Amino acid sequence: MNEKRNAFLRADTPTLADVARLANVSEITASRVVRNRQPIAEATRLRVLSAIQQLGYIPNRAAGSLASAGSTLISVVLPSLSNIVFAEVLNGIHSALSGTPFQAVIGVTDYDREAEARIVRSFLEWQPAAIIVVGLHHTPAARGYLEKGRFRVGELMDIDGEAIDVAVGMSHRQAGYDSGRHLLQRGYRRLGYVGHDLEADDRARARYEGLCAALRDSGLPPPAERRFDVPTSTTAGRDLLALLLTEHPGLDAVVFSNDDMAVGGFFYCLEKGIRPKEQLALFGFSGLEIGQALPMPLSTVRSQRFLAGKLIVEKLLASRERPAEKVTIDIGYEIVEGATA
Amino acid sequence: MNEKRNAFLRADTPTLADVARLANVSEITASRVVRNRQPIAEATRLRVLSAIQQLGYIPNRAAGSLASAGSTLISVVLPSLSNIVFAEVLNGIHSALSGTPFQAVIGVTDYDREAEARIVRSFLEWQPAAIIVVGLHHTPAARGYLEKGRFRVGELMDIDGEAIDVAVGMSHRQAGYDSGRHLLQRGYRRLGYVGHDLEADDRARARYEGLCAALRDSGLPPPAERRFDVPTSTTAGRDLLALLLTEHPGLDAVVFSNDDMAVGGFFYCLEKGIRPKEQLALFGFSGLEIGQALPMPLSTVRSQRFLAGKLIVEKLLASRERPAEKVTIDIGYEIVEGATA
DNA sequence: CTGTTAGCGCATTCAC
DNA sequence: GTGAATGCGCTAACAG
Repeated sequence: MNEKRNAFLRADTPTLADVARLANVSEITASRVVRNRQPIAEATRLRVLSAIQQLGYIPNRAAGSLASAGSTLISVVLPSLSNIVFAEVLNGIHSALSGTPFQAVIGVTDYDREAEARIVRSFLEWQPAAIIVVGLHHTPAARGYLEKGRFRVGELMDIDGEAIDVAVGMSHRQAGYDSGRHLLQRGYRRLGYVGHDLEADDRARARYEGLCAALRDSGLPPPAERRFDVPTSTTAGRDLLALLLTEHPGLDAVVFSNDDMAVGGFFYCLEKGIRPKEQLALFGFSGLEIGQALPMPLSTVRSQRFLAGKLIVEKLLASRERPAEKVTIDIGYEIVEGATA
Repeated sequence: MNEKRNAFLRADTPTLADVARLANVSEITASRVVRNRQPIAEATRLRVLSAIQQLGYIPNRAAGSLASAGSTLISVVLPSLSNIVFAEVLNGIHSALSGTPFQAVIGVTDYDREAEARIVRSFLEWQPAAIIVVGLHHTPAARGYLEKGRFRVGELMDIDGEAIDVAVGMSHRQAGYDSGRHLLQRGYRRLGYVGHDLEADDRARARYEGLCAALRDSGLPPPAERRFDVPTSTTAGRDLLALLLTEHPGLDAVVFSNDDMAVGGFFYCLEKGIRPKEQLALFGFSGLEIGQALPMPLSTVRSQRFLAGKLIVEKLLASRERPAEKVTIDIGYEIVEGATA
């Protein structure tokens, strides 16, 4: 099929040259057909297509990337895959990618900035069309890579900071503040906080700080709190609420670092016969389906993970070059009244 | 930096040639250092490393792939990212990948076999080191691609069928059967079934069939059922259980297509004051954290998603070539007694 | 509308 | 332990 090729090295897959030969055109013409590039006469297009079909030709992207100095890969760097929130983001990203020639390569940092930097660097090796990261805070090295490359950069979830290229998200500090206001307006005064590892999770920390600010602005002290350096989970929420209530029996409302944790808290209340809202208000963050499916819908903040992922991809794919102006899109959030606060 | 290069086309990123020049070695020597290939004198190694450092050299994987006819990409094709189960699989895959030079490219089929075939084909364009798919059933085209390529193939979650290269999973039919046995042994006789779209989800269908077989073997009719062509969700579980109980008030146990649905069923019981197990047994599948965190731990089947993902990657990376024998690894499952059945 | 020329950046092979 | 020659498969740029 391609006699010049080193038969020991390669599998005998047809190349563009084979297609071109069979269709009686030059390689570049075949290449244009493969990539849908104008102008091509309909007749030759069909001839090439038929040759592709006959040979079962599959383009070699490595060669294409090398020749054109770019790829159709989109690198996505996420803090975690255990947290369903990022699975939803990824889902949004995929929905925007489907039907395009672009494909997502995934990396997971486990909330470690140094790991993020390493992963970004290794993704650069593929000359991606875009890199999507979570948050606006990166190591200097990572920021350096992201700033100077010839690819688009998307920063997700957060807008409290300066974007490199495009940022899509919401203000977590403001959401935390509004959560506090929500509770204060409803008369709750003795607030508690149950959280997971805030060192690692910037956005959870920003919400916590916003909450404290709301209390401060009403002349109240920071919430009684119980945190633990564990990943977020329902079980953690349940167990930490138990601890918190033992230590601070007089609380009338508890804010959780997110809905996973809050659902755990709800289960704890069920077990102990504590009536949510009436005896103890529960407040989450995310607006997960599970929280809204509880017998009492969880009071929470609805963030838009799927939309954020989808939107950022659409923005990034709109142009290959970075636009002159950095763009920050606030997709906002919504306080969900629910039945638990 | 590299004067021969077409400055209009390329960003001015250093290449291996630049590194070699600066370190006063040939390209191939520099290449050996980059790839940690023996033999290299320690002194030259350090010189090259320092040049890499100085220039901020980042290898071009497209060029490497092209020259070596292979890549360090692992393609992962999943039915869905909305279902947390696949996020967990992906998590397992990533945990096995971390620390290796391999990276995962993700595709999502939405449970559509034709989509799976298209995605597999497009992943072939990257000459991946391995392709991981879910299940053993594919379109003839997809199976053709997978069978004949020069890459490893992993099939996840299912072992009821013939593997192409390596399969890691469990028998869903057997799990369904055992679920039925569990309920029958505990005296339940009037069984119902609440499920999501079984046309799309082979494994859920296999479990359903296993359940029917268990009933049949005990001389009982198939379960009263309520299915709906929706993706799996807590809300769906709750609403479908409501419908099922309206139509079949006399049921004493309900099997759900998975834990998401079963948790919804549990919530429904809470709302209506139905006592799980005592008045109505609830049985799920997966062993999700949320089910075990309920005030009454859900009776279910624990499958090992994380482990499956991790294990299949380890098996696939063990050798670049497909072994002579196809391998099927049964990672089994565990009936979780729980408190709801 | 189509083809020619000339690499893209790296790894293989084999010689030294 | 190191290097020279060669080509992987494809596409940009222009000419025709």
